[in-house]
Amino acid sequence: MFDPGDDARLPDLTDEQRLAATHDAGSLLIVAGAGTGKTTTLSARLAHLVAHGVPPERIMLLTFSRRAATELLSRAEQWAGHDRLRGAWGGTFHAVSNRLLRRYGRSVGIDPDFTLLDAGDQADLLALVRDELSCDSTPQRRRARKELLAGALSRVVNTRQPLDVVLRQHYPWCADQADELRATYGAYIARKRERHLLDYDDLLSLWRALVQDPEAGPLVAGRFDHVLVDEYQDTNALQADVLAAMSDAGATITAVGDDAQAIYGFRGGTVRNILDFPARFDAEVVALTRSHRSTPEIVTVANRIWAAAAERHDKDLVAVRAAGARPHLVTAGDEHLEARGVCERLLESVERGIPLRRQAVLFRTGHHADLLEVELTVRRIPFVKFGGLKFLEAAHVKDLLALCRVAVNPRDDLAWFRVLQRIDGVGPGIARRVVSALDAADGSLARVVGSGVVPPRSADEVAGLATAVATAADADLATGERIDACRAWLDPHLDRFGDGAARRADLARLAELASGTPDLETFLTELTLDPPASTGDLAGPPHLDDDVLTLSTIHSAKGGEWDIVHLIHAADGNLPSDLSTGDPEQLEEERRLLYVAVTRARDELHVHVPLRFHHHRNRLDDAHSTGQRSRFLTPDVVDAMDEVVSVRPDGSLDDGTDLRPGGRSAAATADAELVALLGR
DNA sequence: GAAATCATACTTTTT
DNA sequence: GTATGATTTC
Repeated sequence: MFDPGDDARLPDLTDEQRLAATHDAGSLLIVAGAGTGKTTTLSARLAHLVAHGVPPERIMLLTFSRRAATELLSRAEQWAGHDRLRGAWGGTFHAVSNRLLRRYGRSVGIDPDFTLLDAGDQADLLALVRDELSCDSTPQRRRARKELLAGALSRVVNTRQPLDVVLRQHYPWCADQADELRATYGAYIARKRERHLLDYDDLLSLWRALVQDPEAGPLVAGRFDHVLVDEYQDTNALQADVLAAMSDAGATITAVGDDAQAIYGFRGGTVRNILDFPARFDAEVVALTRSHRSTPEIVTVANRIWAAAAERHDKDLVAVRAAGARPHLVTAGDEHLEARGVCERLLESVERGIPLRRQAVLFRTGHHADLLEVELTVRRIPFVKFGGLKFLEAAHVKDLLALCRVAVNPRDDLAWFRVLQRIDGVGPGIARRVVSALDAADGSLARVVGSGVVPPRSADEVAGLATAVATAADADLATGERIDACRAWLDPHLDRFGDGAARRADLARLAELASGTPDLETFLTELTLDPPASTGDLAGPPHLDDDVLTLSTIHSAKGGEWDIVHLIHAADGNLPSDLSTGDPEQLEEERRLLYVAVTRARDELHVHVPLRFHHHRNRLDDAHSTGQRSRFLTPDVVDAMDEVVSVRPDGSLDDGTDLRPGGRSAAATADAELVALLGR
């Protein structure tokens, strides 16, 4: 147990960490470089606070993912004592806002029974209201796609920049459509309010409205003595405003971040927040610069990558560990050879006694790992993949969720609109009319069937839908039974695009997830706020003794660390992504991505560069093109690494050391092609 | 008004 | 390599 006043028992803290953990004089900014013990310090601070009498329910911990919040709180409990953190508010900005708005939303005009829209729903609703607006005027010109509508609006909300500026900077090809966009956004906003729908951005802007409200604000914000924010460099203008309002109401703010690791600019995140924090919150600054994670050799590579940044406010990382191996820069002929090279090195490390779970392969985008996944499967190397998941975007998954939403909230016309179109003979036109008839019929589909809106040949199926929805709407049934009613109705529609078996398996897994939740309403909200982050989340209960490799996008690897890290596809065009090379600010973010990737490694770092890789940009290009290593791997960075040319572009071996004899590779490639054909 | 066909703008990272 | 929307056909 942790005695009040006995901070000496905070274990293993360095002086600088202890200073940050025990700071008691107002708001605090902890500038924590990669591997400097940020998690340790933050959880020690949590333990320190409760040990000094702050009631846990008056502490709010804001992190970037649910995983991070859970880990921080459980580590704090190890020191503070079992259950001493129970009652603390922990989670993402969005999840915490959801909780606050369900409780206090009425005071800012929000019905607490709102339905959450995910990114796909938001785009669908925007497309829907745009169609309604322009149904008489025939647009000759091609209009912006719906994801673009959503992206631009989201950027406006999160960065507080005017639409014209956002369009000019990020979507120049549709700057001339600004007026149409504005009209669409107006209708979208009105529709959201009318139907009690909230999107991700609403969670932030309504939280801000709530705490800035002269009456409700002090009451809500006054519930908290301490707000601790992790990954502050990735917060946006709106989130900083929320914290400022919380601070005005008397909360002490502790922010932790590192401007070298800001990688969420695409979501409106801005390093201005961390730079402005000391002045805005009248805060002291403690810097953690001693890297306890990585060997000096890895720290040197990281420092040299960061040294070339256009804007840098950090001191270099100082390595405190003993010397280790120099990082490797592995050049492979092409993607196949890169994948093989990674596998060979993984297995070789396992033979040296480093289990797979202490190794990771990182990449810029999800599909960069496609080939490697095939190669790993062929070689029976188990892995989980984080990030880049499209599970919730698959049509059949969205259909099932829409069906659930209709059951939960019969006034969710967006979901109705989607579900109805699964029915043979029902397209956008009929669906729209049924939806408006539903409005008049108080949400009862059964009554609409008899009203003549539904064409005769579809009447039976619509009636079946009405029955299924009625069953799923029965709150007395278990969540599993309710979702099964939806699944049963959807089942005949799963073969329309082939591969029905895989789709059924997906839906079964979803039902399994749902049955662990007390009610369907909660399940839908949780799924939106905390979507499955890894293939492991979808694979059923994990086997604890399994030794499994981690594959991850760099974004999802934030906060993680492994003994051995392989970074693949470190070629120009992949990292930096050639979608980001046009704008200097985006390019700088790509540099920070590389920095984040290399600083995940404790002992060994292998950076892989395929010289030839697929270009997905246009089909006139040769299917492959010859690439170059990432422009961020400048000569001084490479000087700090050992260059290994494992295979020449023509596939011949450079020497005998990197590929073992045995001739497995050609067979593996053939197998891999077959596996790809079969589908995983 | 729904299904089928065609053309072309866009392709990432996540709550 | 794809998916959306515009266009044509039924």
